[in-house]
Amino acid sequence: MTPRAERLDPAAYEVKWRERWERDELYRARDDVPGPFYLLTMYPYTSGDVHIGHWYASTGPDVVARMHRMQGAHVMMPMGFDSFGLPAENAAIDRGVHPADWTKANIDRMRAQFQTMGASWDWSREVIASDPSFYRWTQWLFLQFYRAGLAYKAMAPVDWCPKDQVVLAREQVLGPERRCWRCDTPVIKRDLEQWFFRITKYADELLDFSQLDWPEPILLMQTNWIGRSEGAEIDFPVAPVTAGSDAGAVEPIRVFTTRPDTTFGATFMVLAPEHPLVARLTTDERRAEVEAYVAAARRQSEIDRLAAERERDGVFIGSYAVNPLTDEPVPIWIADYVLPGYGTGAIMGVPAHDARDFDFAQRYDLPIEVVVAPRGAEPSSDAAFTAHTDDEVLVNSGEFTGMSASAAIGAITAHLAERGLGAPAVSYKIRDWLVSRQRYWGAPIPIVYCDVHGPQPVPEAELPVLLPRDVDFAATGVSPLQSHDGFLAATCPVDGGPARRETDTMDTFVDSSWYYLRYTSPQNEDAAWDSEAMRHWMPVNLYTGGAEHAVLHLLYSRFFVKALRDMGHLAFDEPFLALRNQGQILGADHQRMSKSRGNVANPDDLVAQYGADTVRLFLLFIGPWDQGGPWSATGIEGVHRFLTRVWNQAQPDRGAGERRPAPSVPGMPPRSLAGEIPGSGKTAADDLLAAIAGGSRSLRRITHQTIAAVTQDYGLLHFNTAISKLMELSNAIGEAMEGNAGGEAVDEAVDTLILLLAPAAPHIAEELWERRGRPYSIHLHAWPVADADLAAEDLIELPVQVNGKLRDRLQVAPGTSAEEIERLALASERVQAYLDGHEAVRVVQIPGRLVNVVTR
RNA sequence: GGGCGAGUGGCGGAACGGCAGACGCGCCAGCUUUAGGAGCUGGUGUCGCAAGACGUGCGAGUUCGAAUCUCGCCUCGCCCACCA
Repeated sequence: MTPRAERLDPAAYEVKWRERWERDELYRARDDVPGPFYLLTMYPYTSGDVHIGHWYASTGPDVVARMHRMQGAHVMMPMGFDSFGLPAENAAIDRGVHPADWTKANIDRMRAQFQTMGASWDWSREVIASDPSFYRWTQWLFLQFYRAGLAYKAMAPVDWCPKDQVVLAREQVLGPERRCWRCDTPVIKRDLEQWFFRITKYADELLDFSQLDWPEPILLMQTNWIGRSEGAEIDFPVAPVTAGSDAGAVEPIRVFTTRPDTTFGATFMVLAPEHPLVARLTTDERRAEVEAYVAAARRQSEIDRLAAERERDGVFIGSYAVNPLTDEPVPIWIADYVLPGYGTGAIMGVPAHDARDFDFAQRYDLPIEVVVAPRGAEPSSDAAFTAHTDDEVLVNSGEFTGMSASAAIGAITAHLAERGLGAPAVSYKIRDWLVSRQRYWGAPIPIVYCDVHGPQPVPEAELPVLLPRDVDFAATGVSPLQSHDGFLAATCPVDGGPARRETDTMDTFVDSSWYYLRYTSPQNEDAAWDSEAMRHWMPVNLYTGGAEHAVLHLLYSRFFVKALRDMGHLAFDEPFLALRNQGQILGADHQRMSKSRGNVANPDDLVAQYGADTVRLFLLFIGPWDQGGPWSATGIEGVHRFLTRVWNQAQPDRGAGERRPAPSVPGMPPRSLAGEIPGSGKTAADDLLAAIAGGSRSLRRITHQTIAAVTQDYGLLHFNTAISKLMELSNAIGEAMEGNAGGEAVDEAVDTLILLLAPAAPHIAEELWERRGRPYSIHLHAWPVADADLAAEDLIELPVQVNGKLRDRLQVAPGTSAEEIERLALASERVQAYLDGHEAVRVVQIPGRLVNVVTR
């Protein structure tokens, strides 16, 4: 028996290599090396445990980073922790652990777990959001925004989670039932003074994606989120006839509409219940009912205002306005389907051409006036009719009758503008970003309140405003900062007198809006970043993460960069040039992985059993990386077998010629080759001889085809197909070795296989590279380049179809003429049999791909 | 309700106008092993002894040719959800 090769034992080398790489600073990104490539993965929240989803999200980008590095780029792949936020505080309340301690323990555990992946992170650039060395600069950024007029304080009705006792951002309230994004509790409304960032100022520029290579769905979501609508604002004068109200003294009511062409059809108006004019326009006899409705709307908004499918209801307030085009009086209603925060908080009701207005008019018997109709058709008021293309024309619209609806939009707006009753207007769904949180575990907002001078920014030299450590957490969740005398006591920067410190902290999305900037110079103590390093690395070349951040983190980060650019702090427009989303790994139950569901898959056991490389490779192999799917370790044996096979094939004594033992007794064909392969008419020995004869050439061809395919697949993040091609190369190597053929070609193939495998399975590649006597480190070795001549096939197999069905195959040399191929195809016995006497009327040829003989 | 995406063997998936099911899991048979495991070889869409026929959610269409393009329907997933 030949001595068995040393068994694959990842435990024997994985840790060794990771320590060596770390010691040699192999992945350290330097600011002075040309060819920078900034590859960023969304920094993880400090939940406490690294689960399989973290591995999935990290392994793919690491493959790309490693390939780029071998291709000559100087790659920076930094890592850090999103460590502020609610769970740390909840842990403090529930278990009496200080958030800082909880967070630090989690980071230490997670960092150690992350390091078992063997990913090429530059840990020397680690950024931790809750570390004063970081949040000092978060506070500094707040002050820049404040000075630029982009941070302001305003009274606002805010969404309040009664369970977590926190104000929620608009995008943290989910679904029609308006539930808290963290705890699923229905939220209520409360009026509070809040800090905002003026993201709306950048609404238009944020709609410009021209510099971005991002997934289309993400761009669509951001576009919808910003929600730009073009239309007009139109003033409806309040009718003086209105009795019992002080309507005579009231300014016109301004509405926003995207359909100014339908103004002739406005037969009523609706104000949001919160509209400031409601109280003044309500007549005495309607007052009781109106006030009841307003109160109900307010109360309902405190319960589940939008929970169920609701009838669209409202109340007439007694006053009338005047349609500026028809001069007809129109009744003014209030209804909660009109939102106070969008447009002007008031609409003109055009029931013939808006489904909501139609419902409302039906319910309250309001007149329905059709003013747009398909060209040549009878006007109909059966249902709301809402199109406005060139095919619709205005009817019953005075001088505009007969004009196309699309043209009338501009014409009517202009007509109203001339008379001072309207103007073109743009409206957006996006609201300013509410950044203040009434919580402890966040970056304190660096503002103090002086009785004499009002709110004042903390001088930059006094940053950071540190979170006090000695705090008591109440189960109610009220921020302990509000009762901490030492924290509250401050000095007015203007007169040096006593002041009270702001107790709100910042939304953690503020941290994540700039952490990637800090990675460029994370240890800088004099500034948020070094401008040289910033110029060198930014913008990020490739950003990867989950699609769930489509409109939160990604939009805020873009806003930050544009705002800081306009302040002169940055010299580029976009933070992330290319974005790719990995799919989500779900629990085995097809649900999102969460501790409470108990379906979190822990990779540590798999790593202990198979080694990190196998786990990495398996995650890359299970399917398209952008797709994700439910977790199952079924099949991990397959990639482990593959690595075992590579391990055995790559042992130095398995190489060329005499260095490897013959498969059996020398001079004798192996016994098992003597028999005939059933049904083939050939013996196994025939196949073997053929393999030996053509073996080295075809193995070289496969090797170079694999280089080309894997390079392309890695670049496209198609890791699953890349791995399958590596498996095919290994299978081909196995056959060549079985045939004892072509030592040099085998050596080339094995070296190539290891090089191509290195990004995906870095430890085993390094180990085998060393065992084969190649110089350390494989991860600094040049990436193989495919030789197109060697990769080219010298015989092409052409499928031959008859009427689209496969009937035969031709073997032809490249360059065989179409005439010759047609002759060969028609001469085929099988083709003739299927022609069945019919004549071939046509022969379709796709060069190099296929021949189709058509008989009808 | 609106938008986006996806439906392919027992399973994960490949092919994305041109040989459907690459690669792997699982399963079956054989070899090897004291045994277990591992390893190796072959097979494995469905029906059929075979020749062959049929097969990519359902139904139409375009095309010499459709898993792929178009239209309608069904199912699932994600996002948005009274935004005038």
